[in-house]
Amino acid sequence: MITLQDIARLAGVSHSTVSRALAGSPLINPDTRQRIQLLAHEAGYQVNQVARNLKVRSTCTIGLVVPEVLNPYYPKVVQLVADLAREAGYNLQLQLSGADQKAEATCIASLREQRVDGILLVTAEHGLVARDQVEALLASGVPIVLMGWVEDAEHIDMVMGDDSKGGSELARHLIGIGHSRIAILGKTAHRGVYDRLFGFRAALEEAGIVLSEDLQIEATSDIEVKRGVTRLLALPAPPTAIFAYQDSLAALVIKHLTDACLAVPQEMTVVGFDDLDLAAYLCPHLTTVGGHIESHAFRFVSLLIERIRKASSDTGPQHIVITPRLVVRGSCGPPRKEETIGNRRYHPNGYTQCAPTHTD
Amino acid sequence: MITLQDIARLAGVSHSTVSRALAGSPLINPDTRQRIQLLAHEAGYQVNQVARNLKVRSTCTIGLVVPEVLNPYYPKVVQLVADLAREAGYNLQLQLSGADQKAEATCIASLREQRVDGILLVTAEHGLVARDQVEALLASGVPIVLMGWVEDAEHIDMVMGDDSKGGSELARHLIGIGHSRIAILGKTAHRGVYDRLFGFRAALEEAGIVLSEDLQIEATSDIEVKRGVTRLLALPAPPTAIFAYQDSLAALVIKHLTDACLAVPQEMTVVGFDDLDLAAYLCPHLTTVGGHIESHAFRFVSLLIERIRKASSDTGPQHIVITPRLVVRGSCGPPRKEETIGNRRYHPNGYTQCAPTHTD
DNA sequence: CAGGCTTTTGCACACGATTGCAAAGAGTAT
DNA sequence: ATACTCTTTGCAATCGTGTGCAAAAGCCTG
Repeated sequence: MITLQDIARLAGVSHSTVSRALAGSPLINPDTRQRIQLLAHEAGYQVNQVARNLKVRSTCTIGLVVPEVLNPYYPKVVQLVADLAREAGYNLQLQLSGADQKAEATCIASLREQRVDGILLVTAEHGLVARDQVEALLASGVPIVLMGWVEDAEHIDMVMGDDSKGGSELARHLIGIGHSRIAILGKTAHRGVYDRLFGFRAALEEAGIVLSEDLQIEATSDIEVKRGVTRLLALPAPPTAIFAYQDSLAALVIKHLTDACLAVPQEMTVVGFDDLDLAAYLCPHLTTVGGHIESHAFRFVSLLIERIRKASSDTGPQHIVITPRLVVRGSCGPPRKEETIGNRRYHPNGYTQCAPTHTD
Repeated sequence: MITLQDIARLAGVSHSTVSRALAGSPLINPDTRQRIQLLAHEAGYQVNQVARNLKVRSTCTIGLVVPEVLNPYYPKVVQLVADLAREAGYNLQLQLSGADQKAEATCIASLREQRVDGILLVTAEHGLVARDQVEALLASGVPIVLMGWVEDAEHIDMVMGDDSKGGSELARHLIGIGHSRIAILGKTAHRGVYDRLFGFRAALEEAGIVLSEDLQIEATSDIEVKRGVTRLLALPAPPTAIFAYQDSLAALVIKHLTDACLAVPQEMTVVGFDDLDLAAYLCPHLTTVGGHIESHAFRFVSLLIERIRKASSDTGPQHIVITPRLVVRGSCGPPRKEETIGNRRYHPNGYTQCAPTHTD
């Protein structure tokens, strides 16, 4: 690799002169500056950012920690963050925490070792675990912004959705069209009063609807969702609506319902949460709550960059709350007549009466 | 930020001793080593990788360039690569080239400046444009591996699918169940003899089927797909099958067909390419060609790491070809009776007879 | 106790860039 | 010719680590 020294020798000047010339410093004679720039270009010189970063004590890199990238919610965030970061002149170091508590800590530690200028942390479903790491980060003055609610983190910058509100809107919509036996399905999360489940449950209670244990399914993988759906359908009194509290799970729910020959929404209403692009691909199109991912990402990045730029700014921690909106599409309708399920079409012991459409 | 020096002062030794102690060097007295390690841990010391990288002339980072991350094909690659890289002890620097020729060059240049140990480049649809950058990279000895076929790049390491074979299998399947008026839809690509389109077309020709201009639609965005589908349906002799040569596009095709009240596969067969998870969510489940993304990613990363480890290995450039397989699911069936479209149900002037299922 | 060997530590330089400061060179007024 | 200013360049220190080599310290043997 070719260095400043090499160019200096080529040009017959000192390396400091080359450095200044390439940086466009006005201290250098315009003629020599041009000559050096040309020379460097011809020689294919590329600055060694590692050395530069060491000297200037900044890497122009932000670290992005995301649980995974298969759930289509996260790629959307990654794409937006990447675009915004690039626009602002920052590189992106991506870390996938795998929703694992231990791994999250490792990710943050690694980013810290790399001396990234700031960290964007998208919290996994279960909330932030790597608290020690985050505190250490704050103590050493590295800006960090969280996306998603985390308990007991009032002193940390945060961008979150008022999912509670979205959840209750969704519930009220379902109640409004006549549902009262509603199941919920997803991975349990404890994100306090800002959680989508919190709002959903609250709205149900408000309407005097009790949510029995039977109707609460924990599931994250394809197979778990399948089991969950099967269990729901096998109940003496199956639900008339299912709230899968992530669009990606709702997609799976619809898939398994269809495989079981239940018509959505005629025989079962399904709603999701997030308003991914996916929601519009689905058949039927999914009723969901839009999280305004774009605004989330925008505030997320701008807040961090603002913190990086003037690290001394002692405006207290910011908590930015973004209100989502209900998006009503075709996947929900009035509850079916009581006898439809179980007697006429559904066979809990196997999908035999009406073969599923896939063959693999 | 706390440095080796600081720890050295704390421990009353020189910074070299601390460096060695933390690295677990056998040169250091076990007692002092432990004492120093404890001290460093307590003080919250974290090595400055920037300085370390400069000294050891390696960053333990690989750069991953991907066009975007919204098309669900790429996140899958990103996830796999990230996991494999982490396992091998490498960090990941993600760059989104945006399928833009200029941007791709910038990405590579940036990665080079950062002195990543190697680069994984997933070529955009149109093939590699930043040839200069890649050549420069090779010249300076930085390993690079391409994913996806690129013309005139025989001297570069490459992992690709034998998409041609997959394409022809797909075509033969369609022909086998009776289709002869088949449309193709996607973004034009010129990836030579390894392209899925190449194989598809070849198989058609072999069967004596001509692919008229009308039946070739160029489309990448939702709206373009919609227009394309509309145009196909409005033809005097509409196709009986559509080959959307990316699953993500096939998803859109199905969506717009459904909105237009055409039943898949009864009235229109749709097939895709890639076998994304998405393909199984769709209704009906999508017949497609599986690209074995996992094996792609695995070979992709291992080849690069192998190159990094023994940079001197002068085994010539490797071209790894992975054969995809046909995955038959519910989205294809025999061609419909001729009069079905246009007369009975389809209304090219608006989706009025049968309202689409979404309301936004 | 001298001399040799082994273990343990420190000195000093290198990695490749940035930058304050001094110095050299050029031009000008006194 | 001197002194002074202004422009242009080079010297040298610095960022935080890693590491070859020398030196110190400890141990053993004769």
